[in-house]
Amino acid sequence: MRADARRNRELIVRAATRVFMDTGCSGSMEDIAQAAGLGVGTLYRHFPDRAGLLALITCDVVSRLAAQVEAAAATDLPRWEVLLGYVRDAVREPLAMLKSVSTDDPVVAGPAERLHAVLGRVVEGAQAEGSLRADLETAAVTDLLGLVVCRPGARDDDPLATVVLDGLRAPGLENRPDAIRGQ
Amino acid sequence: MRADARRNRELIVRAATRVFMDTGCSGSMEDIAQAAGLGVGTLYRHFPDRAGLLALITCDVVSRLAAQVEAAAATDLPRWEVLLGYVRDAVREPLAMLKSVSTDDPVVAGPAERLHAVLGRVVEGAQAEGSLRADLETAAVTDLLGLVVCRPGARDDDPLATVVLDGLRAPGLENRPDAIRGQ
Amino acid sequence: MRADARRNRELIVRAATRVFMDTGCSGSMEDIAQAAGLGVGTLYRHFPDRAGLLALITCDVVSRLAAQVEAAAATDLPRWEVLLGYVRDAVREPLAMLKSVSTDDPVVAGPAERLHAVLGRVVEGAQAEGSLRADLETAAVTDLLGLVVCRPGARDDDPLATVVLDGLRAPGLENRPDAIRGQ
Amino acid sequence: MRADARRNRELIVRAATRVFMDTGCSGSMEDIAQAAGLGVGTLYRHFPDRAGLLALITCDVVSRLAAQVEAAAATDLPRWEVLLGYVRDAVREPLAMLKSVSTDDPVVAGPAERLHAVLGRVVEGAQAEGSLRADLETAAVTDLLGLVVCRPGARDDDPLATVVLDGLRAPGLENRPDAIRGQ
DNA sequence: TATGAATGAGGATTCATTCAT
DNA sequence: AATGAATGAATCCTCATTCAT
Repeated sequence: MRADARRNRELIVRAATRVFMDTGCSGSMEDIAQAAGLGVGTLYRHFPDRAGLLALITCDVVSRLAAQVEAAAATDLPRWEVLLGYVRDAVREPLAMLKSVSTDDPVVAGPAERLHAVLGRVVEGAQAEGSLRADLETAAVTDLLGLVVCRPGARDDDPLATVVLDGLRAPGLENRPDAIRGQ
Repeated sequence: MRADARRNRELIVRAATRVFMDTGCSGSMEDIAQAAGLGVGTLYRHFPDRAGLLALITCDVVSRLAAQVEAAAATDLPRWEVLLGYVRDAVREPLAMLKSVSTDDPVVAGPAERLHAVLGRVVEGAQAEGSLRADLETAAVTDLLGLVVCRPGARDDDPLATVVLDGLRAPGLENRPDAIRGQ
Repeated sequence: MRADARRNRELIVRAATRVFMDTGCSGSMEDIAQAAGLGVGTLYRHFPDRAGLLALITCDVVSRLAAQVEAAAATDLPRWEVLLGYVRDAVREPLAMLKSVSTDDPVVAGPAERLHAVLGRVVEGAQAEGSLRADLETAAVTDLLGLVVCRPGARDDDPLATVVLDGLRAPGLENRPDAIRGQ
Repeated sequence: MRADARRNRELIVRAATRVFMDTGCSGSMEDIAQAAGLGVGTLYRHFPDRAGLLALITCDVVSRLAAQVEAAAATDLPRWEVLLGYVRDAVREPLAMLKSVSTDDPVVAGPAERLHAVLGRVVEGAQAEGSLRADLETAAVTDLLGLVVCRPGARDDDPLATVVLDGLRAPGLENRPDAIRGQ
């Protein structure tokens, strides 16, 4: 890929992310092109259609997150810390706008599955180490974290995050983010 | 207002609610008119524009909720019970589709303020009675409940609701929905 | 259907026929709307899409022709005369522009089959009465007439028509359009 | 012109012919470039625009046919045979796709005129030798032959060709492709 | 010179809104 | 007053053509 094409692709992704965030996923292709300082045709050369653009952005974000969680999961940090790290990483990403993207899209399905898999292992590990409530199914916990991080303006220390993370703690560890039961 | 006009207005609101829920707020005016068994012209006689229709539905829902909370707040039930009652009532309403409606609309602002006010009093009462964590601002709690209640498919006993409500409990009362500190 | 709607539909069909004839089937919907003195939206209310419009025009033309041939076939005219009548009728219609319309479209398939059927019977009758060459398959003759009739500017007495009709005559009757063998 | 330039030009013409035949003249420049294994830029270096490319192909085909007819006309074959030879040659060429090219284009006008001229002489010769109907104008006959050879899938022995050639025969020679009146 | 990336006008289609019946 | 036909701006997307690499 030529240097200018790569640069423009990057410009498009950035502009699209910005526009989608501002408009809640309903910005037009013309708007995005303008925000990128390019013509619409260039958009379509890089992304065959609107859905493809959304899918690519989703794929990018989700892949990045999956890689970060995998890296953290490979350390010997407490699993609870790994989960907190995921929330910290995720709230930095433009996830709110991605709720309308279906994970059926093959471009998205792979990374989504990868993230789901590693998160699932971390959740089970956290329940095993006694830092996470044991009375919730794995999928319930990951869905819950999904809701925490997929809000406009989400932060890892905002009220919802604080309360949910507290509510996920194993009994007796509430309000003690760093503690692991028995320690 | 004549009897048939009131009837048509009712038909429209019902149809619009149904259509908006089915399509995630993106149903067309034509769809709504058809669902109501009326012509588009009749729609526009009752509601000046699409935003007005959404605002009206929002107004209806929010007013109903405000009235319910006010009624519950007028009893001597524990304030925590009043909050739980609000969640139970709210998840029955089509709130998920209303996230895109801004509360700036004058039609919505009144009822929204009314709901916010009564919820604020209940939250403070709950903190005073020791059933609700005291380390959160009133607005943080109401925002939090808003998120719990404004999801597609929300229920008052689904994982998010369970965990958030648990996280909102005063320390020592977690996992005990009915208890009030000191009892 | 309301009076003005019927009138507009008629205007659209006329305008579309004219535009398609002028541009060889490549006129835009905007062009057609303008030619009809209407907005594009009105076009789309009457015809769901471009293909639908072409299909409708085809259907109209073909149905009209089928009815004319059926009427002629019901008389006791010589079958050769019925065929000549078909050519006379058909060259008056805007058939040239319809070559790109596939008869797969269900709207077109019915009338096309109807026309094909009645023409087939007339061809066989003509061969039986000895006015039409017997060494050609029915479908070959109808295809041939199709080509005669589906040209821009076709007339029933232009060189191609004259020569082809002459070539279709039974041996011995060439150059005698009115004669039937043995008479 | 350099050797590789000539080679590319040849590649383009071949690819364009193939693509236009496959798509009925509506293939895109990108498609053609791809089929030629070249970039679009190279296409435009050789041909200033789409119409120019079509004109060139037309020019090629028509020139080739003109040369073939001229060669046959230079022999002492019966003129009827020369006409049949033209039909045989022409149906092998991709003429159907060229109907949309106007002969006004200066690139096409020359060869078209050349072909028309030689065909005209052959037609007159055939009428003189008594093998071709004498009651048709020269231009009528050449137009007629044009229609015969400019169809998708035309063959020199398909029903239309058979019937038209038969219809063009002088009276008394019908159904005898090889005969010349008086022989 | 060859390449293919960029451009933007043009075309099909949708839908909120207006207006004639 | 109710209806639904008409309107046209807005949106997605294509493709002939230009231009930077």
